[in-house]
Amino acid sequence: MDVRRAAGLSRRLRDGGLRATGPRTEVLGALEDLGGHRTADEVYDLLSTRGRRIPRSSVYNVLASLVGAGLALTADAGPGAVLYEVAGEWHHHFVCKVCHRVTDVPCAAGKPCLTPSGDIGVVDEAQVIFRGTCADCLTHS
Amino acid sequence: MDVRRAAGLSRRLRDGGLRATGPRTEVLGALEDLGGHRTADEVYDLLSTRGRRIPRSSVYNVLASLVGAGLALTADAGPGAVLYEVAGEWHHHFVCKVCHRVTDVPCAAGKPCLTPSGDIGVVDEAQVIFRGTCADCLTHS
DNA sequence: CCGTTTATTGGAACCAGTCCAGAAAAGCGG
DNA sequence: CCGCTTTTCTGGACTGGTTCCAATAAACGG
Repeated sequence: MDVRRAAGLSRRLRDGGLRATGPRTEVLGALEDLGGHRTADEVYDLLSTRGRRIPRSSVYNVLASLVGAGLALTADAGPGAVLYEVAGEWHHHFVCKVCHRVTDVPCAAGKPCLTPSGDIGVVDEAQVIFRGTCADCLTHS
Repeated sequence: MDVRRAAGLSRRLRDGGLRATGPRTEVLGALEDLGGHRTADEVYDLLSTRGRRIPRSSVYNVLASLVGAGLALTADAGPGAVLYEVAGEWHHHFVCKVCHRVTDVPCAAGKPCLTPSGDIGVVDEAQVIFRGTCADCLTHS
C-alpha cells in the first residue's frame, strides 16, 4: 500500500479515536477498495490475495471497532452474513428477494430521518429496508 | 391444547393454503402464546417445556412455511438470530442498542409504505428499523 | 527508549441454520 | 373406511458465520 494512502487511512482512524494499527488500516483500506456492502469474509479474502495473512477473528475485531468509531456501518439486509460498508452519505437499502443483492437508495433527508411517534426512548437512526425484485431479476425471468 | 384452539389454528393454516399438521398447529400456537418477536429456539424451548419433543429442524421448517403462507413474519432487527412474529397489523421496529429488545412501532400507513425514488425494480415492502436507547435503559443508566 | 495501555493472534468453541434420506402423516378418490 | 399419492416430519450430520480467550505483540505518551 502506498505511503500517502496509508497516512490518510491512519489519520481517519485517529480522527475516529482509534489507534492506527496495521490491521486497522489494512481492513479499512480493503473495505474501501471493495466498495459497496461486504462481508467480513470478503475483506478477509481480499487481504489474503494481497498476501496479508491475518486471522479471520482479527477482521471481525477490526470491523467491530470501525463500526464503533463510526468509520464503517453495518447494512441491515436481513439474515445471513453481516454486511459492512465504509461510512459515507446516509442512505437506505434495497434488497432483491431473488438475487439478494443490496443496492443503495439515497435518503431524502441525507441523514438519519423519520421519527416514530410515541415515547419510546431516544432514536439515533432510522434505516429503511426496501424489499422486492430488482430490475435485472425482473427482465431475466 | 384445547380443542377449540386447535381447530382455530388449523383453520388459519388451511386458509393460508397449508395442510394442518400437528407440528404446524403447535408451532403457530407457541409463537402466538409467546407473543412479540421470537427466535426459532424460543419456540423450540416452549414446546419442549410443554413436553412436545420436536426436532429443531422441524421448527425451522414450519416457521419457513408459516412465513411463506403469510401467517408469520420475520422481523428485521439486525444481526443475530432471525425473529419471527405472528402476522398482524403491519408495523416497524425499534431496536434498543443497549438491551437489544425489539418494540413494535405502528406504521402510519398501516401497510407496507414508502417507495424509493428511481427505477430500481419492484418494491414489495419497506420496513423501517429505528435504533436507539429505550426508555428503560435510559433511566437505568 | 520504556512502560503502560491497547490491540492482535490463532485456535477452539459456539450458535444459528441447512441438508438429506428414510419414516410418517395428510388428504384424495373410491 | 381403504389404499394411494403427495406432502411433511424427523433426526442427525454438517456448514457458515461469529465469538471467546489467553498469550503475544504493537502503539503511543512521557
